[in-house]
Amino acid sequence: MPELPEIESLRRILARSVVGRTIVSARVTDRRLRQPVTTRFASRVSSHSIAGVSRRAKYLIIELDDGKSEDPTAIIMHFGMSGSLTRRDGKFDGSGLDENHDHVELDLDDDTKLVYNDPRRFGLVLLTHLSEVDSTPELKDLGPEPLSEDFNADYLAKVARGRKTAIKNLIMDQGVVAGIGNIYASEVLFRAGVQPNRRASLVSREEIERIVAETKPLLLESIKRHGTTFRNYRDISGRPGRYGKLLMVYGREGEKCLKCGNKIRAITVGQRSTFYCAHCQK
DNA sequence: CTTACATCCTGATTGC
DNA sequence: TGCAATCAGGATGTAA
Repeated sequence: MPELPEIESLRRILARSVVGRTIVSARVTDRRLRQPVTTRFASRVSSHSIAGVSRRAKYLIIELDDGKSEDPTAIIMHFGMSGSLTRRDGKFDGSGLDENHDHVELDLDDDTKLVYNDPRRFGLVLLTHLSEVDSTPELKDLGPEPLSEDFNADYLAKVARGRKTAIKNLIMDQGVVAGIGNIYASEVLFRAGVQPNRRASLVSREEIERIVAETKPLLLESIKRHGTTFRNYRDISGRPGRYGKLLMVYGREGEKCLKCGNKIRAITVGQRSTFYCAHCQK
């Protein structure tokens, strides 16, 4: 399930490996995603070079340049929970990806291609103009980036005020803070020592401060290791991320808490599986 | 405005 | 062992 760290590490790899390359041709092999890929996709990206790669929340943005437009095209990708983007050449071994679920291919001028694959089709591949990226319906209501200064204790305390929902739901709400998904929500609350199902309005100022303070290093450490692979996430070369070994609670139901030795519990919060240690988290 | 919950999808896992 | 049922979950839409 690609969350912010997975997308950010993908972005970094792309920024140094495909910026400057030209898309010589493109193809949509299966347009069925959360919303259908536009029929004009291939013609709108072909003969454009890749000018930059950016990220907003869990969205990857590939900025194009056709050498003449003032406001060139941008490709916006979201990976749902099973999407991936891999770079393939003659030697690519598939790394567990089922090519049946390839949706979009971008042929580059070095005889490699970028392939968007998404078995469960919760993902999204959109085209827009660069100037309109932030105002697309998908991006316009996103909250602050968790790694930015805008995500701070004053802000989180303000949005938590009066909210009955569980604190975990609040930090997974993309309109509150953008990019934290189910895995990192459990992890950050473990680090902060806050039980996930606590009502947001009743989380103390100190606890809010810990949540904010723990979010940043958690995400940065995961980015450093190319993210988490739980089930089937792959990085651009088809390799699993390496943060999974460092997860303290996610997916560890019944195992010993790495801090205190008590059993990790699994509960459902907001219809999502949620893991925590009842001894370490109050 | 807020909250709760169904919905989309298919591979992996669980249960009998 | 084999097959059917269930689970996983990001974002959205609808209802209360």
